[in-house]
Formats: sequence, C-alpha cells, structure tokens
Amino acid sequence: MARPDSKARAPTMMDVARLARVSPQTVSRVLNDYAFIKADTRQRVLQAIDSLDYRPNIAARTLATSRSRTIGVVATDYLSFGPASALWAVEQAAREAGYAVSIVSLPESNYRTISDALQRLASQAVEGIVMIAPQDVSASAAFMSFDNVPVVTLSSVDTGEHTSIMTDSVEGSRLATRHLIELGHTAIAHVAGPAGFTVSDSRIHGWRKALGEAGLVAVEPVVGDWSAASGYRAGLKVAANREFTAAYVANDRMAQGVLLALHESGRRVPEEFSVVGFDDVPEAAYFIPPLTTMRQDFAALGRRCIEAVLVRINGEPPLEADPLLPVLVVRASTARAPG
Amino acid sequence: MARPDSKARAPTMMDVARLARVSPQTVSRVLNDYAFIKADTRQRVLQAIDSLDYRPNIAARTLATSRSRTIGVVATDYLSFGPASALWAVEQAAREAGYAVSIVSLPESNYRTISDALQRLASQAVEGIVMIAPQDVSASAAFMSFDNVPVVTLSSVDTGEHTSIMTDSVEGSRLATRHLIELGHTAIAHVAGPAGFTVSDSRIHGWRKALGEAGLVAVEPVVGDWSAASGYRAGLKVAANREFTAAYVANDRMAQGVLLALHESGRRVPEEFSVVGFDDVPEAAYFIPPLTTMRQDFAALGRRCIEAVLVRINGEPPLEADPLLPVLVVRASTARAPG
DNA sequence: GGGCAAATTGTTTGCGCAAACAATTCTGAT
DNA sequence: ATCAGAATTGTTTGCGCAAACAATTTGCCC
Repeated sequence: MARPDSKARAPTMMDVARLARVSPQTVSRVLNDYAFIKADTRQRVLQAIDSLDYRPNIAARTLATSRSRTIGVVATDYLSFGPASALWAVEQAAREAGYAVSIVSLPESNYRTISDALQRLASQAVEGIVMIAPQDVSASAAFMSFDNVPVVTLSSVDTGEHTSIMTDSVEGSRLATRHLIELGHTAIAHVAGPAGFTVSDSRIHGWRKALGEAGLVAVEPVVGDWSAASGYRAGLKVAANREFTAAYVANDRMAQGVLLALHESGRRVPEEFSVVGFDDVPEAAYFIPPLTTMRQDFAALGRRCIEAVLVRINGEPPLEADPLLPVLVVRASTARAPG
Repeated sequence: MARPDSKARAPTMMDVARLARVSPQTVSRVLNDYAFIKADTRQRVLQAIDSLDYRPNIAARTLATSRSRTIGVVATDYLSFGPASALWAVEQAAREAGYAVSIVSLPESNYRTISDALQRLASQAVEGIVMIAPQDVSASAAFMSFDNVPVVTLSSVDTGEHTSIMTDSVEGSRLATRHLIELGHTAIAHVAGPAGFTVSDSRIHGWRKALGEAGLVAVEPVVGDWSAASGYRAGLKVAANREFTAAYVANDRMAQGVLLALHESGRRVPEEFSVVGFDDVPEAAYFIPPLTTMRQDFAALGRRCIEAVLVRINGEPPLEADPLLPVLVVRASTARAPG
C-alpha cells in the first residue's frame, strides 16, 4: 500500500503548480479542459498531477462554483426489483453525465420525512433531485419549497407542476386484462396494490376499463400491499370464489403469493385458472408455472429521470415525456378459459 | 410554492448574523451546539435562521473543517435482495450517525472500475467507504492506496488488512446440509454460485464439511450464476441424476429455478426431493413449495458496516466482528428422504 | 516590420464556513 | 469591594478552488 505520508495533508493545486512551474490557475485550466493551453504546459501539469497523485478537492470546487455536480435521490423503497433497478439506472446515468449521486432513503414516507430528506439534500447543494416515490404523499411533497432545485418524480402522478416519469399503468392494466378476456375469461378478479399508491388506482382503472369495453362486470378488487404474503392472502379469497377463472394481479410479487394460494386450494394453473402479473421481475419466468406479466422497463425510467433533471438543471424547458408503455409477456400461467 | 427570490443567492451565515445582531461566528456556534451561548442569543439566532430559511452550506463547512460527513458506498449489485437490504441498512445507519451517503455502483467489477470508483469517492473527500462487493477482485481492490480513507467490505474474505463484515457461509452451509442429512438424505447435490465469489467457495466448503462429517461423498457441485435462470438449468441436471434425493442450493433465487426444474421433471418436492436454499428472501415462504432456507440478516450486516467505518473514522482500533451466523428456517421444501 | 487579434499564462479576489485567538462580561469566593 | 476564573461574544484568518481581470506572448496580415 502506497501511503507515503499518512499524516500529511493531500496535495493541492498549489503543490501541483509549483512542481509544474506554472500558476495554480493554469492547473485549474488543465483540469477543466480549457482550450488555450500549450501542449507542453499541459503535459507538465498532467505529469505533476500524476506524480503527486493529486485529486481536486470537490468541496472547494463546489464552494467556488456553487455547482456541486451532485444529484440527490430520495427513495422510499428500493428493496423491490422495480425501484432498485430504477435507482441503479439513475446512478449509472448520473455518473455518465458527470454527476455524483447522494441518496436518502425513507423508512416511512410522510410529509415530514420527505421534507427532511429534501432539506438535507438541498443543504448538500444538490443540483437536482430524483424522487423514487410511488406514494401519493410524495407527489405532493415534491412541491415543497426549498430553493430552486428541480425535482423529478418517478412513477407517480403527472401533476403538470413538476416532471414525472412513469409507466402507463392504466394502459398496461388494460392490455393485461384484455389478454385474459381474449382467452375467453369472463370472471376476472383483480388483486390491487394498497391505497395511497397512485399506481394502485391506475391499475384498478385499467382493469375496469378493459372489462367495461368487453361488457363484463367488475367486482371489488382484493387489496394487497405488494408483498407475496398479501398476495397469498388475497389468492385464498379469490380461490374461494369458484366463479373466477382468472386474476389480474397488480405486481409479480403478489402474483407469486396468489399462485401458491391457488396451488394449495387445488386450482390448477393455467388449466383451471389464469394469472397475469405486472413488472416482469427476473424470477417471473421461473414461477410455477412461469408467469404471464406486463414487462416494465425500469432502467429506461431511471435514465429518463436523469435526462429530465439535467434538462431542468441546464435551464431548458421541462421535458415532455410520454409514459412508457409496458409490454405483455405471455408465459404458462395463462390459457383459454375452462369449459 | 414559496420561492421568494428565485434569482437571489441563498442566505449565508452573514445574513443570519446581521438579522440576529451577532457575529457570524456566534451563528456558527449555535449551529454546532457550542455550550457557552446565552439562551437569549441562541434564541435570536435560531429565529433568524428560521425566518431566513437558512441552511448551512455543506461544501463550505467541508472545506473549512476538511470533514465531509459523508460515507461512500461502492456497490457492484443491489438488484438482489441481499445487497439491496444491506445498502438500505447502511444508508439508515449512516444517516442516524449524521453522515450522508454517496453511492457509486459498478456495472462490472474489475480492478479498474473499482479503482475508479474509489478515486471518485476519495475526491469527494468521503470519510469512509463501505464496499458491498462480494467478488474476489473487490477484496483485493480494497487495498489500493488512495489517501487514508478507511474501507470496510461487506460479505467478502477476511483478509485482516481491512475490516470485513460477513455472514458465516461455511457454517451456514454446514447447517443447511446437516438438516438434509438428519432427514435421512445421503445423496445431496449442491448448486453453487459462480467462480470469483468468495461465498461460492465458502458454501461449497460448508456443504463438503457436513457431508464429510456424516461420512458421505460429495460429487462436483453444479455451478450457477445466482440467477433463477441458472438455477433452472442446474436443476434440470440435478433432476436427471436419479440418485439425488436432495439439493442444497447456494441462494434462494437459484433455488426457485431448481424448484421449477424439478416440477417439470416430475420430481415432487418434498415427497421425492428436498431443497434447501440460502438467504431467506421475503418470497421464499411463497415458493411452491415454501422454501426451507438459511436466513441471513442483511440489515444487521449493513449496520455493522457503518459501525466499523465509524470506529475507524474516529481513529479507534478496528472492530473485531465475528461473522454473523445464519439460522435455519424450515419450510415445506424439505422432508424425510423417500424409501 | 508594425500592428492587431488570438493564444497563453499570471494575479487578485471571494465563495461560506470554522479554527484560533482575542476581548469582554459575568460569577462567586474571598 | 476585589479578583480569579469561567462564561460569552467578537475578529482575523485560511480551507482549495475558479471567476474576473490583467499581462504577456505568438501568429499572421498587409
């Protein structure tokens, strides 16, 4: 390990300048790709930088320029595949654009915690904020005043006031449900996400829409909390009602629970009962049976978030982004309605 | 939205000081909980801070104190449940300790990318680094010289040179395998993680150890890549060999694929074949059948990482942390050996 | 071969904060 | 009342960098 002088402070631009026999400002210019530097000078500076193992002090740069080159991310959950993928993509895209990412995660999400998180990030002088926060409350919280940091929310309502990047859940749900209808199912249950999430409503809405278009009636959806456990409980209820021959489940994790419930209830999938999920998590293809589901491109969502923030950071007019359309992936969990 | 003066710069300590009729330094003292401030003065300052909506400039503070109050996190993967949970816990623990978290994620992990990531974080003057990086290469990379920033790795080899927080995979595997042995299984396959991951080896080792203790022979493990897809492929191979009546699979995701492969091969679980996984992901209880597995406490690992970094930041001697012992969670995927 | 613009480098200054040092006010014990 | 020491506040300075401005050199035209 090369730790030449553990106690000595890190080299500064001054040290580099001295070694390269130039002014500190010239070092700064080299570092910032200023055009009019003689090749020879640049060489000397780069050499000095290299030999001193110099690295610019970001804090000082931030102070001098009042640009932190950092984007803040607020996440209420990234333990699930979707948010995690989005976060991943956000980080990658940010880095490619030369931005660091500072993250704040919220164990629970209410106006207060979100406000704290935003304050915290504002204090770090982040230039933009991406909020991966599907709950309703987060959407409203994004309006809070805290300087002029642009905020982009992922997977939330489109309020018009700030940019929101999202998947078209309504249309996705319609397509999912229509797939079941086209297979001849007429009694199609819905296992919904919990209240307080905008996507819960969107997915209920799309399901209702497809049923309506086909002249079918929608009963009350069974409500879960996105977890496999809640899906299992919901699945037991759905299985108990012998009229249903299919269920559209608002996400894959709950669908996994539903599959287990159906299995334990002796309803064979897909012979007697069809199931469609939403998300297409990587494991969905290995459920028993492999799950038909709506694929969401979380990575694209994440990238779009960064695009949208960057646009705002650069003072350009907000991006007009159409919601992303999920695509139906047909697997073994759906088949023609029995009888 | 209260954006009083969009173009005006944010208030500084100076502004607060003027409004509160004190010196800037007194404002600083109030902010930093200096003991000897008159209650009245403190009140005036706090009021001024509040009315101006003042927030200290972190960059300036960092420059002045050369303490960034930031911890860097390098992650090669947090799309899986384990790393994501750990990251989550790291972020929570860091925040509670008053530290911000700056994250760099690596799409691919080799000496170069890891080096870049560490450089990047060092440049941000992070005070410590947590590396959530199970690959072998990351362990060695942690030794790279880049100032004196303490590095703690999660779930890697214990090299003695830097602190490493981990689960006891060897013992965990031994317990998992012993569970199968106690159920009377004698031909126990292992679906292993890919080469290049220390845990892959540890888990193979624990499995071999348990077999050895019972006087059983170990054949070559089937190697996967942690994904359900690879588990499925491995499962087909294992199922093809009629001698096996059980498999210990190195993680739950692969176990899910194995279950599907067994199902498709007509081997009933657990009547004809038992499966044990590792991790206890939240969905494991809802596999078909629910999966017996070794529970890992990722959140605890994450918290420990922060503890370990803080200790090092404060110049105390490195923490001596025993590896965390995973616990066996018995579910429906294991039963007495047939016959 | 003088002159003007571009190219190249240097100097001064301030970003917002806290450390170091200095000054003043208060307290209680004599 | 008096003084030591604590309590409380103020002043000066520098952290490392880049912006603004200034100075010098070079290239190229007629």
